[in-house]
Amino acid sequence: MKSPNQNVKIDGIDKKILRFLMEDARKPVLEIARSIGISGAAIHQRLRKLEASGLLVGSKFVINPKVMGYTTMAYIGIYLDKAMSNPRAVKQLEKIPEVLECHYTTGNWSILIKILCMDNEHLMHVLNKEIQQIEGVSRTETFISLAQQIDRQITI
Amino acid sequence: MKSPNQNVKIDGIDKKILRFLMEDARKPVLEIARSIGISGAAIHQRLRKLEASGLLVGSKFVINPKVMGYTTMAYIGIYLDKAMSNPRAVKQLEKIPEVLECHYTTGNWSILIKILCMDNEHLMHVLNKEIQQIEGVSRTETFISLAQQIDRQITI
DNA sequence: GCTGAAACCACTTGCTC
DNA sequence: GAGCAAGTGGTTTCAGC
Repeated sequence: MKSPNQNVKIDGIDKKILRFLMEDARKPVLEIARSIGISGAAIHQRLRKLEASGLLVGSKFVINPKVMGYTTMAYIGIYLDKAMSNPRAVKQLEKIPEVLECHYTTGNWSILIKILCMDNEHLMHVLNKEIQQIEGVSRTETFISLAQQIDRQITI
Repeated sequence: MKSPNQNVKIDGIDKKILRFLMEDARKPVLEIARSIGISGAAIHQRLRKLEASGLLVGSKFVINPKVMGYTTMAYIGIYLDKAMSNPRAVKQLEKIPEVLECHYTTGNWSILIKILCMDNEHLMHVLNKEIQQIEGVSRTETFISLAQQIDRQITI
């Protein structure tokens, strides 16, 4: 893998391969090969090229957190003191495993995070005992996600 | 895959397997087998059980949207008219491919979405010509993500 | 719940066009 | 530059314990 290239050329075959594998990373390459009409080796060659271009970043197993008891998802907008730099706050947020995403945003807040907790009590604990304790965090606004109704990657 | 079970028992071996595969879904099962000290067939058996329990939902190839020119990510809070039901709005949002996530949230908005666009012009177009045109959408608030600094799944 | 063998598949290499 | 065929080693199934 090199540094990402902003000028990657993707043809229709690449798109078909990626569409299959974005749905199921362990789908047999030979199945894809048969459905497209080229050899498995050719698919491999293309995948290596896509990885080298930086388009293909990797693959992940997806687990359902509800089955492990994580049923409370929330977004939290964080206000930082002027003196607190964003990277220092992010470093602290990284240490909290319940924090799944962290964005440096325009608008009201300095930071918008997504967190996943077991229940409301757990959420309250993370909020009061972890996030609010970070130096420079002045105020937070919490939005609980009652249901996640869409979750996908971009369409290629 | 059956209906998700809230009482799944996961032992240390399952956790090790999942931790490997959540990082790289195509990691050779035999490598994992050797590092844990059981046979590849045993790993496979455990994976099938984890899938049947609903914990393991699937696997995905991860692509880097920046390489395809998608550089502008934003969160949008959407206010719905009282008369507009959430499911009907979600149905419309599903048709907009730039919408990657959609949450039914407590707090100010009815809906919070994450969208990914090529640039600010593209974002403006999706906002004005797609989202604002949905029946029942009264007002929106946009927060552009200048940088996504954390992106991960829950730790098991 | 695990193992080992057999069948199938992934991935590499060397070649052809 | 892109494809194929064959070879090595990994994946997956299944009988057996």
